[in-house]
Amino acid sequence: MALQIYNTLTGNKEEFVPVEPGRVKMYVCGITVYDLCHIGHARSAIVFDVICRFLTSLGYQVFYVRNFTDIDDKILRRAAAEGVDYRRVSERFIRAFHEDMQSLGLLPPALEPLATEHIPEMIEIVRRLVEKGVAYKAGTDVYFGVELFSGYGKLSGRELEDMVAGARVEVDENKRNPMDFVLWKGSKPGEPAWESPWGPGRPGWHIECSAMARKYLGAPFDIHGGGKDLVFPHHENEIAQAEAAFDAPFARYWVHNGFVNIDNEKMSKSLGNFITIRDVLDSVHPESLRLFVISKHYRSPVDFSDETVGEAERGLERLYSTLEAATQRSANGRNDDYPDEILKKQDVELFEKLESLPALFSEAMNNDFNTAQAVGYIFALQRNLQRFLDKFGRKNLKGPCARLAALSADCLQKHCQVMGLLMVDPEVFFERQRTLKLKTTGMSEDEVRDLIERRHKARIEKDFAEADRIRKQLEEKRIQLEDFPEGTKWRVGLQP
RNA sequence: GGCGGCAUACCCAAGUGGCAAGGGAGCGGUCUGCAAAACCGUUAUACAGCGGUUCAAAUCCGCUUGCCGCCUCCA
Repeated sequence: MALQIYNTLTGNKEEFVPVEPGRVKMYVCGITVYDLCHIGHARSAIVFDVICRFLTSLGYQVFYVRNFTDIDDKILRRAAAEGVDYRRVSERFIRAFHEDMQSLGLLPPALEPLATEHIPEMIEIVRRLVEKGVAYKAGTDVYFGVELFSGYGKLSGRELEDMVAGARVEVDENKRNPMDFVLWKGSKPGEPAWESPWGPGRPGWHIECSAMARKYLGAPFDIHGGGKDLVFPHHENEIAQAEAAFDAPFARYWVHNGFVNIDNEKMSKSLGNFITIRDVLDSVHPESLRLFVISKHYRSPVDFSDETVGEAERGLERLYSTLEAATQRSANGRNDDYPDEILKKQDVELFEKLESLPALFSEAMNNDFNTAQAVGYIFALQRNLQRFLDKFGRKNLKGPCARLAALSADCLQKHCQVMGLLMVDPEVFFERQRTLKLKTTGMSEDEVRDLIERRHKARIEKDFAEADRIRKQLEEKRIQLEDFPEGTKWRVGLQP
């Protein structure tokens, strides 16, 4: 089955056909840089990261652009509050954003253009709109006349009359229609300003995306993405500006991700119930957060809590644990070659899961990026692989068994990596996991090691009462010991 | 007031006409000095309620109830 994408513009899943064969041009609305990012931003970034990785895995060359809106009222307000130039604010949060995205393990876009570096392009669009009579100057501002663009409302699926009837529109005497929106804002004294045919000012909110998307991706380009809340007015207005200015379709597939909720309520800066990315990553591995996000379909809302993220974390540990065991124990013979019939004989069910995963995975992902279903198939392979390993106790595998386990582990990892999971060596993962979790227990690694050593001595002396006392002492700090022939490992359990 | 979405086991969650994926948690067992992890078994005659279409519906249609989002800055 070919890739189907749900298109907000039509309200249907549609077969994806790129404008240019073999290439995908994708524009995702980035952030307005006036504060730290929260996990809603993380979800959006992860969703489009997975889309980008999957498209790449299909063989497309993906040209991914994600902008920064670095001039806006909120930035100016914050700069004023701090008594600094607005650029100090935007630069600081761009840096923070990059740190967050890197922590999340996201592929960097090909381009990250800044609004303030594209003022001439924006002025050009406004100029065209004014020339065509679709925009008008009122006072020191220039507005887009929504009634003058026949397609207005096609993305969000609403009629102008209905929106006006909603009555929650700001009163502005300059506007001819209450739904008209500003393209160019005359600057007030002390505000940053650029010269324009309408006097000194700065661009309105939506225009930068129309300008930058067109400049770097042409028209129409393939995928335009962002959070659901951008459908209206941001994306609706982008379409209106771009299509009215150039008389050409703007973007083909509009992809919008659902929100992150806290206690079943939308998380947002305005509600003040938001959790920043760095707060979460302080105690949660980025891949745990990623698995949490992709365990649900991207268009549905998702409820964030320590519990739901904890579940994802347990699942991820399982994946890594199986990967580690399979890799280590199949080292002898992983490169030997055997005919399929021989491999199949070692474990029919595992062999069949291994054989079928690629097709099932593609089918799920081709169906509007159904990562939740894809994850389900991956766990099915994981379970069969772990079961197969367990059949041999703790022994290393040899011959066709080793080969089958190695192929399964590779398959597992390969498909996970399309979604940005299992990106590091299991040992590195577990080490990081311990460090992250240990912080929440108030114990140091040396203390833990010391106690383990003392317990080890007690066990040699068959002083099991003392050994169990130490185990219990550690368990009270949520540190769980696991005895292996080669030594004792430990892990930190979830917070209650 | 307008527009849209959602309702699947204890929790999370996939499933758009043909025997209800997957994860977490629980319970019983195997393993273990004791554990943990892992594995095995087990947990929805049933998909908010009612009615309809169909040989066949969680899936399509209608109504009802409940929750959420957008219409204002927001990923």
